[in-house]
Amino acid sequence: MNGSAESDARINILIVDDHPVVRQGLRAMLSSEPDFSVMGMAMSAREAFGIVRGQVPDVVLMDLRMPEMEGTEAIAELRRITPNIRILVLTNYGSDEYIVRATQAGAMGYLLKNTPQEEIVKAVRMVYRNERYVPKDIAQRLFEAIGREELSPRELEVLALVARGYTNKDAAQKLFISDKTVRNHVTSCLLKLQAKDRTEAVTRAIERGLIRVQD
Amino acid sequence: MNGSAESDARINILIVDDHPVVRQGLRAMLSSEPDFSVMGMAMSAREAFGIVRGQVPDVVLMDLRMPEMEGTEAIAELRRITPNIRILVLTNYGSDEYIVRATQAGAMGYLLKNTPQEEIVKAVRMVYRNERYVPKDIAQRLFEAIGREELSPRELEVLALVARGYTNKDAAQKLFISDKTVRNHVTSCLLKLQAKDRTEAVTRAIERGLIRVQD
DNA sequence: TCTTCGATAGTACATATGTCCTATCGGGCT
DNA sequence: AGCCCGATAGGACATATGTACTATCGAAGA
Repeated sequence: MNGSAESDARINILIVDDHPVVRQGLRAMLSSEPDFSVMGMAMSAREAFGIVRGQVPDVVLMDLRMPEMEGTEAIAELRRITPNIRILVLTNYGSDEYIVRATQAGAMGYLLKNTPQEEIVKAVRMVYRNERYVPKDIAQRLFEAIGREELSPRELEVLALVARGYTNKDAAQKLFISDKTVRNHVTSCLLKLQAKDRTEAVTRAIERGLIRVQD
Repeated sequence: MNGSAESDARINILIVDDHPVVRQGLRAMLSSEPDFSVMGMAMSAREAFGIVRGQVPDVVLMDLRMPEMEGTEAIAELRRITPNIRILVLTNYGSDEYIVRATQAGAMGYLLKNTPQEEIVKAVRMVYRNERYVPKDIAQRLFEAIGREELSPRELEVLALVARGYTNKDAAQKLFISDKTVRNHVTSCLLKLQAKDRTEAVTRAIERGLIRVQD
């Protein structure tokens, strides 16, 4: 399985994704490149840490949305373990906030799951050379996300209740604060999300991935 | 590429998915079974129709959410072309309504994209034998969906506007009807979605996949 | 033909919502 | 020490929302 370990010219890749189909697909795509070597596959961040502690991959291709651990935490942790590891994020739908956070956590590039094989291969090579790979549409979203105010923890908490049909009064009771305060929070949500009312605020929050809607 | 065409014992499979990664992953998984033959891959419903007109597969493994055409339409169309074709739906997140509609359109089974290889293989064999394959969690959702009232087209239209921050009056103007009528529609949305207010109604509609939130 | 149902429209009323202010408190940063 | 900011709280007021009714019309189905 391995003959020479360190100094061959191949790019060692670790795939981290909880979907078996995606893992197999990526392996199939990447294995067809002679200078690529898929040195491992993990279905969770925890599993990935174990593998990385054994042998350090050059490039990690990982999904942002996984059970157990937020993808962004996983990125930060991987880079704590091995600071110069290159992480390429595989993101399904472009939930803006996650992409921003992944960047801050140290991701070197992004791939949408509908990316064709050649692009994926190209992206791996680029991040291996320590270049960033960011598709135009994601770059666009990143750009839009800049200068966008983000909701405070409390505001998010309030908005999550509002999304579930809580009135200001109900939310106030739940949070042990005055309904006037809840109003203030809702109002600043409206401002920050550029929404006309609480309902639109919830829609925007969901589409930005600020609020979880089931799984 | 082909030696015998018709009368070998292999199960001919067509994969339809717009994600290259998923197509490759499924092919890799299914090709490892000696009695399976992936006879084609399509990235759109239209492409799938063309393939099917050339050679009829035993089992079609297709994604519900694809550009161009609704997956459920595609299912109906495929079964119009070749009535006894077996269709196995690959569904990413379990958006209830789609699953119900896919069933009505003639799908024989469902697979979540996080399904392990053995399950996928098993599912293909089952639908090939004209048995249904429905994972427990999806069966659960189907069960819950039964007896659940669905929104009328007009109600959906209204709710979509409400989700975007339209007041009743604004929506009324947009739809050239009275705001009283809009109220009536909103009220029946609340009833049917079991929501306390318009905001919760929107949340529920989004989580059921009744309202599109971007892509 | 009779019935059901979706879409339409209306009235009346209680309550919720959103806006515009002011104001206090505590933590963090310069 | 001075400042900013998030979280807190409040008053006042115009509007929107939700509820509970009634009622008409036309299409689809029994």
